[in-house]
Amino acid sequence: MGIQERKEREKEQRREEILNAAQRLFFEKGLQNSTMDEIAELAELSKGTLYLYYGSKEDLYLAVMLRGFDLLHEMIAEAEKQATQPAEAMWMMGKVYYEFFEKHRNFFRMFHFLQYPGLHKQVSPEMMESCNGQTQKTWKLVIDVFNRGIQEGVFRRDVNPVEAAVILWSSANSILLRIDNECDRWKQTLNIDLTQVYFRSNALLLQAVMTPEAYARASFVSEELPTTISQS
Amino acid sequence: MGIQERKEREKEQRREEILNAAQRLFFEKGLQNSTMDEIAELAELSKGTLYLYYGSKEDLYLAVMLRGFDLLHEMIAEAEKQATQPAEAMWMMGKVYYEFFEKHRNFFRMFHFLQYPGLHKQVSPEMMESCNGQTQKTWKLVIDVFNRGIQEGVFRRDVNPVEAAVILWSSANSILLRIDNECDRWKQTLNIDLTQVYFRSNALLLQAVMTPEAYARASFVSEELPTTISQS
DNA sequence: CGTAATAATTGACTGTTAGTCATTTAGCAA
DNA sequence: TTGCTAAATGACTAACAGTCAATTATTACG
Repeated sequence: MGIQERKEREKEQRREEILNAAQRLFFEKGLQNSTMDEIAELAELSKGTLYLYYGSKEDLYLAVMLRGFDLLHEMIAEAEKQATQPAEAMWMMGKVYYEFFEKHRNFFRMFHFLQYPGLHKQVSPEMMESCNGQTQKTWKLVIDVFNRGIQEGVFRRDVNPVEAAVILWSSANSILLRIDNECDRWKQTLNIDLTQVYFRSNALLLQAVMTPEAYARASFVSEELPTTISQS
Repeated sequence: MGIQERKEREKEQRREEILNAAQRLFFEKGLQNSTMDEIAELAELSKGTLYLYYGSKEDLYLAVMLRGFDLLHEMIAEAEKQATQPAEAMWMMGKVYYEFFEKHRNFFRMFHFLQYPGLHKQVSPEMMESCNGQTQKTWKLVIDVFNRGIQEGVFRRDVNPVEAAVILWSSANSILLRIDNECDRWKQTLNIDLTQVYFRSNALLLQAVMTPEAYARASFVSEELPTTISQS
């Protein structure tokens, strides 16, 4: 009796349709300015139905965000595979994060909602759990690269891989955020190209955690950056 | 005729009283969960009066935030005065930001609202202007220290002071944010002390922008950190 | 004083919207 | 055809930011 299964499939499909509608609206107007009524209308469903599939507007928002997070995870995993060496992998990951930021800025912006629990009014514990699971998956990827790098003598032995991952990721993240919000202001008032700052910051930190020998051999960074931080 | 002036003073005082009430509530419940009715009641005024002094709830929130920002600015300026040398000044500023974070976490949390324009629904251009003015003041302080450091040969000549300031500040900020939200999780799942990560990240970046000679002479960092990033 | 003019304050009201739930509709089995 | 279950509906409620006509307090002036 495949009826049960067909029903499951149909339900899953409906979940996706709702998500599609929500994504379109959240991208266009953000969390605050999108209403559940609008999303329902776009999904050609009634508002009540949305609540059969998602516990709250915030859960729905995070469900869309998770799509973006999956995408980023895929891109980072891909970059890691392409690289021939752990330090290069880290550098590529930084590049790929920038690429993600450029191409999928709407997703990038959604990440912050997860990061500020002060904004959560109706996030369900289950959704929170899902989000934590996803983030841990990506952290693991980065930390593993560091561990391999240490074993291969590319990263300093006295570097704690988890700490290094936190430092590199956090700083990348916060500079991207600044690019998103203040890029023009910095360009105009101080003639600073924040995108350059992003890559230089990554290069600087990468150098700091690499062994001097490995850094001397690594050409991938300097090929793309004339000097680590230059008086442009 | 001092009546005009007395009225001015009274008005200013009322502005402060409203701000006090708002601060108490925002600290306790955050932006979203505090209502203008509650703030009005606490200030022993009617809701309509609040709108005579502040254009919107968000403006009021940012006005409270600016108090915190002033406080941070004072603390940073003080740290800078205490230091005998630009690199030490930078290190002290990092320490002082942590101190601020510990003692005035409610203010720290408020800063993020300014940083995410996606959250702004009713922020007035005037308030935005005030906030930008304040932040620029603090940026100038940090950048000046860098400039002095370069002149004194403490920081690398090929370092753009503005870029260095952005990198150091951004990374500090985003690690503090992580401490605020995820400190326990990192401790429990990976046995990582994010506070250590904060100071090590600062030390790492500071070293990266210092001249080797100046770093060799600088004892203030290593005195407080056995190793920059250690396998604890 | 008393009164008119002005300024400050009020709180009832409006519009919006997240979330609910009794009712209806659709799909399936017997 | 009938009864049963699951899915979907949309009118309704509660909460709340922001408004504004009416009220009260303050000052200026004859």
